[in-house]
Amino acid sequence: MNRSISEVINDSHNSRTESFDHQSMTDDEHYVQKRKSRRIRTLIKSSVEDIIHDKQTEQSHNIRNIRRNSATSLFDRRPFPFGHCRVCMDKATGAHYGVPTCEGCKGFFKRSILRKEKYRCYFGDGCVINTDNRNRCKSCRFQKCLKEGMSVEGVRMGRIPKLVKEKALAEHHLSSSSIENDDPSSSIASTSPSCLSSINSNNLTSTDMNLDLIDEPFFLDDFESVSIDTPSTTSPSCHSYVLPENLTVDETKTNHKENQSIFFFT
Amino acid sequence: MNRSISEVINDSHNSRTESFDHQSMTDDEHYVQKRKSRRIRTLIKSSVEDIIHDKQTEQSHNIRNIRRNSATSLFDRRPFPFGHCRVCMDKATGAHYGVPTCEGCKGFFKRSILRKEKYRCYFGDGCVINTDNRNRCKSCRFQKCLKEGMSVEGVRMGRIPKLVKEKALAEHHLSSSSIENDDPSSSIASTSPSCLSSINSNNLTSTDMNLDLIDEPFFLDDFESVSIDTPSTTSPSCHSYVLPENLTVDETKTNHKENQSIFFFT
DNA sequence: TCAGGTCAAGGCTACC
DNA sequence: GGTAGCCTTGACCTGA
Ligand SMILES: [Zn+2]
Ligand SMILES: [Zn+2]
Ligand SMILES: [Zn+2]
Ligand SMILES: [Zn+2]
Repeated sequence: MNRSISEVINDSHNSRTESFDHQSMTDDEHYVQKRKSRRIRTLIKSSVEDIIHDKQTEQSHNIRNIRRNSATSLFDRRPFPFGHCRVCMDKATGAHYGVPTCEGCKGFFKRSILRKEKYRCYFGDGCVINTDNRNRCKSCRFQKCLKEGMSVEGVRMGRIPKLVKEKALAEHHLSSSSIENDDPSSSIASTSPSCLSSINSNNLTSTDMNLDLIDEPFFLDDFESVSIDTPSTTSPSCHSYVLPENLTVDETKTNHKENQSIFFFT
Repeated sequence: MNRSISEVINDSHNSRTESFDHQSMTDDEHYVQKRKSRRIRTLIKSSVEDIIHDKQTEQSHNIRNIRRNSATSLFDRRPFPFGHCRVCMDKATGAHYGVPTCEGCKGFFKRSILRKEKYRCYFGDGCVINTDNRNRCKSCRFQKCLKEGMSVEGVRMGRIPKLVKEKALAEHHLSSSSIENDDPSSSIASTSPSCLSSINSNNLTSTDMNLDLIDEPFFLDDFESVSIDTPSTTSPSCHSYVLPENLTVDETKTNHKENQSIFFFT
């Protein structure tokens, strides 16, 4: 009983570790493997990293397909159909603050907003942001975030109902069937200039469509096609936000939720 | 509640009942464990601070809750049909797993069951769960869920659980018996989802329930007792109470939820 | 109406 | 202290 405090605490087990005692070995191995590969990713750069990651993604995808009907694992995640980060061209993990971005740009934008950071570019405000140099100039990275339409007000206005989404998708395919989505080789300027308010009021997230249908990256560049097609367009407060008078740091989440409620007014 | 840190640590030491094998622990497992242990340390530290803070602001919380009820009655004619969440006193959105709960507790219970999580309280199993601190101690939150009667086997309408759930339940019965054999000091086992089977011995999972046989909700009386008990608050106009800064967010959040409920039920 | 699924926000924490 | 990957949470959606 002469153990130090740190020893005692280290001996105590967390819930996650305990839960693995009762899970299958495949899950455990999968978890360990993910941990391992994360460390590898930290050490090794560029192409090797991509190869490992792709293999892993493919593997988890296969596993998910195998036991889609039997064991629903919350850890198995299919690759996100969001293409590349609009800011740094890294792999996008979802629509964060209204824009498909990677985890890094998501966190960077969040930190910048919460702390109201004022950055300054030391290279003439013309830095081109990519995955490797995105941490070199915070000012230009944040500017890129804003330019791409990231906004705390554009957060998750609610998912598009299925009917609306299908309609929008149909229109999307009709109007612009030849749009190349998320081509990394395409220049930044080729991205359609996105109206901030339009994005905000018509945030479209990729809900779970039929898994078999998701083969291609799906993200609508033109949100306008989805925009006002909501069946109950008569309600006046549906399309206008109530912007907060004082956007303080602590009220960010609250403001977002208020906006969210507006969208669901039907 | 007001226990010293040393007491907490002693508890975590004495109640150690995990079957985790330290001898055969690989490097990766040790890595995972160490990582989580540090997280627990942070959790304990922050939680102790928060508990102290909660004590100081308990009165303000009460005032806030009272005002919430009165404001609800102002905006919404009908009282919310489900009252408050039996677990965390948040707004209940329906009868989930047999008990009127909020969306958060519903999801938490679902995840706990599906993933067979085993939680542990680091504060002596006496945490009082409310809306603000419900994420602080998963063990006590899950205990509260069980105590209030949440059960996958007591689902209303006798909805047939999927193959996954049946399998999970079957494994549960097996694992629970084996756990009791392995480790008699089962303070953790009492927290585990396996004690679901002890709550409701009527196993409905393996048989197809005829929907026509279950016409009346068996918990309707409880709902009404909860929904109507909105206290006749004396002061509907108590806008001038002093709250800490961080509680301003909650107050706004509350108002938002009231508005949302209007949309929900109109 | 409710169980189950979805997924962005935020939390946590390693790595630097 | 910043970055970013992983995980949990809970508001929301959908089918039954
Ligand atoms: Zn990025
Ligand atoms: Zn720059
Ligand atoms: Zn609750
Ligand atoms: Zn507790």
